[in-house]
Amino acid sequence: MKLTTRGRYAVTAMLDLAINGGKRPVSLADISGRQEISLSYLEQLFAKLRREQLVTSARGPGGGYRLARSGEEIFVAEIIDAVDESVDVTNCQGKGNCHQGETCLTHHLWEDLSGQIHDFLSQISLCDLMEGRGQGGGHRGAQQQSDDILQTLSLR
Amino acid sequence: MKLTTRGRYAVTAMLDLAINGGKRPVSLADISGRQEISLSYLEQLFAKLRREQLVTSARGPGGGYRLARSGEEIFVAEIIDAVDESVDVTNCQGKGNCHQGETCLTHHLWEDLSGQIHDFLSQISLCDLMEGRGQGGGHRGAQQQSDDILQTLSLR
DNA sequence: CCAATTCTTGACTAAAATAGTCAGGAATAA
DNA sequence: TTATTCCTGACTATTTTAGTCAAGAATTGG
Repeated sequence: MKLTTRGRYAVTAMLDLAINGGKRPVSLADISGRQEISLSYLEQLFAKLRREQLVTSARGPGGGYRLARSGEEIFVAEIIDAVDESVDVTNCQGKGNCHQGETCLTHHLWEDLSGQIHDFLSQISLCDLMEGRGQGGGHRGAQQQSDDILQTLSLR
Repeated sequence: MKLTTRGRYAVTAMLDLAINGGKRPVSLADISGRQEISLSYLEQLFAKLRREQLVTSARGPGGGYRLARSGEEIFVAEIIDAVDESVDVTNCQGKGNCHQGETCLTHHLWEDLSGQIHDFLSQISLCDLMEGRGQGGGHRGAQQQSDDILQTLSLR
């Protein structure tokens, strides 16, 4: 799981689609104007999003893109995975030169952590981002919330 | 919050330090050998880690680096922040051209999400990574755990 | 049918970040 | 006093990111 600007652009564009997409499809030109992302770059991103079946397209005047599913069913992790082809973290794979080394240990630890972030983002949908938050962060502090997360993950 | 290979290298190196650092400091050459990261690249990373007071150094034969605090008190987010100078997400800042635009809305949503990942990583220490996990993931499924996280964050 | 619109594709390029190299110097332990 | 190790800065190669350009296919509205 990487978390780069490219993934951010993709999530931003998909959010724009979720917010502005009603009956009619939304053109990339519109998204480009609103989100200040170059049209051609959006074209590259949406080619991948379409390949992964996160959006559907319609050509011609009045055409554009639609979410392929409802916003509740599209998750942040999917979007990032679609545009960010994942690299393999371990550099010891393939070659058989890593038997119980420290190398594999630390890589494995990182992979675990990375996997947890992925799981986390796999549960947050576009709708969650749009609706699920009372401006200002709700009643409980972030510290308190983080503590709960840790307990849940049985870390610490 | 970015999550790049550079941050991974830094966390990996710090983990190596936590695992292999006892009484004696650990030299970059050792870490380089174990983790297969080039020595010079490690030097760059550790210059930053030292500036942020995450490690202390000792020169001369038998010298090397030590964690500046105990592994319980060093958190993954700190390490990543130290080596990954953060970029600002909003491209509408400075220029006064963003009044209630969709642009700011989606950027703000991404910032929130990014902040939550940061909070999450701010609570995971090096020790947590080393110790806090029964191989195989414990008794409860990842799905169940993720659901709890979401509830905690009051999303969905 | 025609023309404007919009997606679709591929090749190309510029700029930035990543990863690594090299060389010299300072501190220090043995 | 020498080998070791950190420390620093300049430099380079590679990859990724972001953007440009151009041609073409589908489709709607007039």
